[in-house]
Amino acid sequence: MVSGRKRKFNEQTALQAAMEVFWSKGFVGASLADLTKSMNINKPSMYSTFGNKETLFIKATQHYIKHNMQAHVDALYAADVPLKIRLKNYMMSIVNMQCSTENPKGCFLVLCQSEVAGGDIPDEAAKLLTEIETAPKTLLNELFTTDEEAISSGLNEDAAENALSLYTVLKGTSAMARSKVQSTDLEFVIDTILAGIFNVKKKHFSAALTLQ
Amino acid sequence: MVSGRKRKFNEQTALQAAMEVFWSKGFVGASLADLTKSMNINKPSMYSTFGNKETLFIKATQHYIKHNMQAHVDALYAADVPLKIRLKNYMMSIVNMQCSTENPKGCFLVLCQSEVAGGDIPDEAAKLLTEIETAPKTLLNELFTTDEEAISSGLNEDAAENALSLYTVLKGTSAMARSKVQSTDLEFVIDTILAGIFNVKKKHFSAALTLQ
DNA sequence: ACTTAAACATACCATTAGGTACAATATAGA
DNA sequence: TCTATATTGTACCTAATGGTATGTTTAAGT
Repeated sequence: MVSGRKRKFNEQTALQAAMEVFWSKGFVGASLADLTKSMNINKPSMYSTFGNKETLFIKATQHYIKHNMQAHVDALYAADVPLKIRLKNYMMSIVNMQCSTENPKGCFLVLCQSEVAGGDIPDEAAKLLTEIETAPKTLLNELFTTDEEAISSGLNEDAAENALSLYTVLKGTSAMARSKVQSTDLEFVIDTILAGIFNVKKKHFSAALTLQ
Repeated sequence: MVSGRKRKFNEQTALQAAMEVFWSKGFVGASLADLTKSMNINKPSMYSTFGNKETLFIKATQHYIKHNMQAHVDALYAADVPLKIRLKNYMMSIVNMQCSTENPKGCFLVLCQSEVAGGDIPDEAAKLLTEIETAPKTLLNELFTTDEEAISSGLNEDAAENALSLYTVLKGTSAMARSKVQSTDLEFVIDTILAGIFNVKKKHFSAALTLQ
């Protein structure tokens, strides 16, 4: 081991604290004072350990994905569970996290992704946030194109569009959760979009003729 | 008329410009330098005309509602148009605005409401943003409980929940629009949630038994 | 015990934040 | 034309922003 004074704080604990600040305030809204106070360290410690605000944010984002997003995916590939139930479990797992009192309301990613368009997120961080957008789409698209039950239900026909529909609802529930809507209320929303997804025949219709 | 030097700028034009900055960057992310630059006036003019950043924001929010939200509502009460088509027209009218290149992407309100939970929005502005949340819920709930076709379709049974479902999707499309998803892609999402809404029987199901 | 290196706390830096004081300028009415 | 009043531009204020320099403290290896 290299010599030198020992670190007083745990890096993962501090990163977790930083993540929660970004989760609550976004990248722009989170100041270094907010961050270091929650992390319970001072600025030089933060800079020597995490680089700067942007690299701290990138690490916090990766931490979020690993510890707060990854687990939900398991529900999609549970054995011997009907597809619709797997989808519901997946979505409610996310919704429950969005509504939990254990962490800031809503989704870290949805909040920060909405800041990208404002132009105040540094390049590398913005790039990461943009890349992450593809993950849920790809995941659900894969499921709809390869899952036996999805194919027999015809969900593979519009796999990408169905994936986008579920992802869109999850972004909506994130916003709702931030406004303190309960997960029990949002469960109805999940049921409704799933009913729409599986209701293949009734799905397409045009309203164009009635638009003046 | 009272004497004094004449104002060089148009108040509504300046307010419109301020609104677009808040729409793009949110309340916290929009600096006075950003605002006054877009408004094409200097700070004393802004303060004497609009008060301060908070009151400017409140006026910009009211301006947004009046000029960018009000119009969509008409589609809900169009005569001789089936309910499902009216709902689709209403939602696509909003989605088209969210995706338009004429203004910042997404919804002004969704963006700023998501900042409230961060605690950096002044009281009066936060109160306004919170109050506005009830409007779409109330509007759609009213429709579902009073519209003849809604009642005969059984949508009145879960009026509030159905309203929440549509509102949630619109918050989701706002986030998607900000990430540059096209309105043609989001039209499928709207079709899907409407198919789910009108698919009353298939809507309720529980996945609780399968959750470990 | 002594050296070396890492982490610490404090104080500081330049810039930007929201907000104003003040003098110069333009206008309407007497 | 003179006066009263409103708007303008510039310069400025204090506090907070992201980020560092510096000296002190702590520990490992010799």
